Amino acid sequence: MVSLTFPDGSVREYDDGISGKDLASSISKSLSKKALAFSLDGDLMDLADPIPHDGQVAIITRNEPQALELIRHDTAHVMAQAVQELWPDTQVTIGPVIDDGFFYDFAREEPFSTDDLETIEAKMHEIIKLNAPFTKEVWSRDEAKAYFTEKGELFKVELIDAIPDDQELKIYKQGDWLDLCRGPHMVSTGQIGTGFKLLKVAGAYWRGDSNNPMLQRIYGTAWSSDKELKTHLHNLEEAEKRDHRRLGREMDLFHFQEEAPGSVFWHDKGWRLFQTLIAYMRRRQDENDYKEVNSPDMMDKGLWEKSGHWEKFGEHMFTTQTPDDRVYCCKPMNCPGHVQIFKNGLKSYRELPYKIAEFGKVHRYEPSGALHGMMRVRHFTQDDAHVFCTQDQITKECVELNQLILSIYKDFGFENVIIKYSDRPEKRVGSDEVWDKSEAALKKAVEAAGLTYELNPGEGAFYGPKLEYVLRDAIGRDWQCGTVQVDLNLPGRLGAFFIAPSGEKEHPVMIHRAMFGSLERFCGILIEHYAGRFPLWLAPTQVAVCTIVSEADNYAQDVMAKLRAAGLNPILDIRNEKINYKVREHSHAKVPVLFVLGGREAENGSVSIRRLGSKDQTVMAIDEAISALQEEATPPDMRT
RNA sequence: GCCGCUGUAGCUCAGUGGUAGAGCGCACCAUUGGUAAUGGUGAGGCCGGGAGUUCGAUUCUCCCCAGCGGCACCA
Repeated sequence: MVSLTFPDGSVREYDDGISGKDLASSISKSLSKKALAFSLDGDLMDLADPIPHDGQVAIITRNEPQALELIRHDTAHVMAQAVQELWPDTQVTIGPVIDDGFFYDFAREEPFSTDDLETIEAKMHEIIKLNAPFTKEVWSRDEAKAYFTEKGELFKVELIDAIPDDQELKIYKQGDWLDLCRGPHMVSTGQIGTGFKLLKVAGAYWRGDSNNPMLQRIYGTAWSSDKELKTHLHNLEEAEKRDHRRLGREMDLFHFQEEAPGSVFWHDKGWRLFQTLIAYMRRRQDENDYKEVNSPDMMDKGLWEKSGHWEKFGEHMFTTQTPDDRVYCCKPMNCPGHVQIFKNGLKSYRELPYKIAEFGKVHRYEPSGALHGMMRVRHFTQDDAHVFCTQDQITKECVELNQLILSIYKDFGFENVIIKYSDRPEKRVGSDEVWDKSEAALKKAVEAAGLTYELNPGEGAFYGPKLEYVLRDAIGRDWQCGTVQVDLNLPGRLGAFFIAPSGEKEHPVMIHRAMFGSLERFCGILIEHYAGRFPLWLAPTQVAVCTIVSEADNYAQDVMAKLRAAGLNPILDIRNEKINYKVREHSHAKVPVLFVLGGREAENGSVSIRRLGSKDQTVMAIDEAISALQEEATPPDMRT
């Protein structure tokens, strides 16, 4: 007998060997019709599978969240079948479920075109209509290998070889087509429905390794209903509207051009936002005892060889040869420069922790295919800092840093922050003893701060383990921004030391940290997070002063002067245009506040205020309006 | 870097083997209008760069550059 606990908490006994299907039928006929699969202790299983042991059981219908996983997986299989029916010479490889959908990688001489997607979709609808049942078989290794070898499915053969010996080889059939698959699947292809769409074709390396051949990947999205599909496609369109590259152009913040791939041309408005961020960060750093410094943009290659950067990243550095035949490297990081500043003048243990910060512009020759708007550029500004301290101080410093970082993110409306801990990578400098020490110290700091974190094995920097701070934005996308890295290697390599209480020389520990990460990227993230509608303190243009009639022009000039005197950034619009036109234009430009001035306002010293995104108008005395805005435009860290 | 797609006016996009068009924007003129487009006139282009095929290329072919979507990479 098996004892099964249902979602409502009830417990019932069943005969051994009862399948999910039998279970569903025993509950109700309609449930058994709607059932796609079942779950045991949270794990999905084929409806036809016998229930192997006691546990929490649930019948999965298409209304359960878990159904999406099944629908997407099955859609991927049907897509693979469709592709092979259309182009029999195509090899199938893998086709997993991903966020919002699935993909399947194919090996084929000729790549798919976007037109092919429609053809494939049509074929998929045919296959789904046939409503062939998914059936599972367990094959022997030899049988499977012989079958796929004979079919010319060499990638599948490679997959079979990679499956551990103690694991069963499962084959799922749908009609005449079959695939090696770990399952589970729904009952039949008809259960997929019509809520899917193929989205794009792309290249992808076999097994994610750039040494391997490139396969053709087709991405699709799948949902349990047409309505959900429609909503998803609509969300994609909305996300496109917040794209920082688009908004950057529309709002006249910055541009890119061919002559400087991966480099930002900042326009005045964008630069104002950038400077607002720096001013904010400078205040936060000042109050946390950082000293701001500035190190050279170019330094002799020899220094980069000593630091280890040349060996690890030389191919990704910009270099320049001068007439005197010296080779200089544009700095890809600020740390070696900061070490020189630390080294200049003998340091005592009494000076530690020695905290220096720089808004340094770094240069990295990123691979062309990696460039992406401001999110991945070749020249960017880091809010970089280095804390030189003793090993005993690591924990305290990391705990403080953590508090600072989280409080900064909060000021930008990011409450949802994930922390990842990355330990030693394969390519690294320093002995294992040093790594043991620095990993233990950083881990202790996270634990002391009471943080929950995810483990990211092997993803640390080449000189030390790191914490990464990942923000979740307004539409649920994750962005890795801040980082804290404990480094027991570089100070030694670059000959930095301090005089310990004993009078002996000791190498300090270096904590590398960035909070925004890249200022350029952070601007891009903010643009997308706020969809261009910045809070007043960040908005490059805060108020547009618009006149209705030219009689109000002089008054508008007075209003402008008052706004400027209050530290706000207004623009004046006294053009010979109708007020409708001006409102429309400034709304498109996402100016947060409009002051509309006509004869009435000029006469009694008031302004008619319209906020971005609202049709309401509020009439207020000018001084009252300005002091309210002044209050609102105060950066969050300066509010009382 | 790899696979695929794209590149025409400031922006969004039509178009053709015989050196180009729309809307918006811009300039000028008229209009002084109360909260998301007032009307008229006009200027604006080496059709991403280079080579080839051709009597002739923005259009066809090849190479390069850049952008876009992925993959790989990300100190």
